[in-house]
Order: sequence, then C-alpha cells, then structure tokens
Amino acid sequence: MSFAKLDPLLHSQLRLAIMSLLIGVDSAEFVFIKEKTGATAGNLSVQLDKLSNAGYISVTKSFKGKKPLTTCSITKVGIKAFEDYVNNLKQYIE
Amino acid sequence: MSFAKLDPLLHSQLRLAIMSLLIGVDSAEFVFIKEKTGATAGNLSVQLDKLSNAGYISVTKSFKGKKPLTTCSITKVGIKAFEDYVNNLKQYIE
DNA sequence: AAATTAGGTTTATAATATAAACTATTTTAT
DNA sequence: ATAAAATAGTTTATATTATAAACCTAATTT
Repeated sequence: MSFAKLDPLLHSQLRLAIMSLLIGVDSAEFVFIKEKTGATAGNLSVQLDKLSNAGYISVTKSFKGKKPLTTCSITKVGIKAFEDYVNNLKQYIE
Repeated sequence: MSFAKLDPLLHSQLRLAIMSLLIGVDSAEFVFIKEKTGATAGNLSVQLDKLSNAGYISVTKSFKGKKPLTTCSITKVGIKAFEDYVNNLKQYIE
C-alpha cells in the first residue's frame, strides 16, 4: 500500500483550519474566521477565494448595517473533499 | 481554542510520508523509500536533506557491494516532532 | 567499447503561502 | 465640520517551497 495523494488545496494550514471551522457550523463571517484562525485579512481573503473557486465553500457578500459582510459556508463538495482528505491523511499518521 | 501551528517541515506530503515510513522501521534505504513514496530521486534527495538538517532523521552513506547505499532512520527528535505534529493535526480533523 | 542502468545530487522552475500595501467606507475625536 | 482612526476587506509583491529536469560517477550489459 502506497501513500494516497493529499488534496493540495486542503493540505495547507490555513485552508485546512478554515474548512475545519466551517465543517462544524452553518456559516461563519469573515471576521470570525480571521479571529479563530489568527490569519491576516489579506491571507484569509486569498485562501477563501481559492476554496470558493474550487467549489469547496460558498461566499456571500452583503452588509451588516452599513459595513460589508462576507459570509462563508462549506458546500457538499467541500464536505466530501474534507472527508476524503482526512481519510487519506490517516494513512500517514496512524 | 485556536489552531495549533503545524510544523512546516512535517506538513509536506513527501516529508510526512518519509517520516511515516521511518517511524515504523529501524531503518530504510533510499531506493526503498523512493519506491514506497513514489517520489523522484531528486525530490527525495532534497527532502531527506531537509529532514536530516533538522535532526529529524539520520542519514548514513555506505556501499552495498560496489554501489552507493544511503540508509535513513528516524531520530528521537524526529519521533517527538512527528508525534507533536500528529497531535496538533488532530485538532483540525477531529 | 559503446550504451544502459543504478544510485544518487545539483540546479532551475513553477507553484504556494504570506504579509505589506492599498481601497472604500464608517465611526470617533477635536 | 473635518481630520484621524478604525473596519472590512482586496490586490499585489515577495519570499519560500515543492518538484522534476538535468547532471554526475561508477558499474553493468550488449
């Protein structure tokens, strides 16, 4: 048995943290994710884009009062990808 | 609880596979690791160097008959680092 | 003896992660 | 009223990384 490939989109500390967060909630706001992960806004913005482009999360932009509000949630595709990643990863660490 | 930092030296598919292999054996030869991980020789050579420089593995060069033989084994430091990495990682995937 | 294989290493390149710099708007202080 | 600072992000530049291609040396094979 050889080592399964790890989805490079998920094998990134920050993106993995984002997905880990999102898999446990209905949705989460940009600022909340930023605080929980400790990421800089710039880095977070880039990584959310990548996850969104891959279809792993959906991102909606609206307003909270007068301030911009970015809300993220994991998609079915994202959940599947995360689960596959975790299963593959276990081969390396168990 | 926020996300623990993942040792960047271990958070790499190939290096993690190498460590995963080495933690289960006494020692392993270059060619064996190459086959098991599916890595190219060049890539493997580079990654073994990095792990060696970090003190995570020890690398000994000798000869098998007339051919060069590179033998690797995990160190105590490497075992500790691997275990820490795995513990931290679990926070993301459980 | 020329070509191929074995066992690697070095170097060049492409991809990635990351933060610095920037934008636009809003709130707060003077 | 207006200057300063905070909020909520985005874009861009840079530094690091992963990876394979090219290379090297010695030993086999044809």
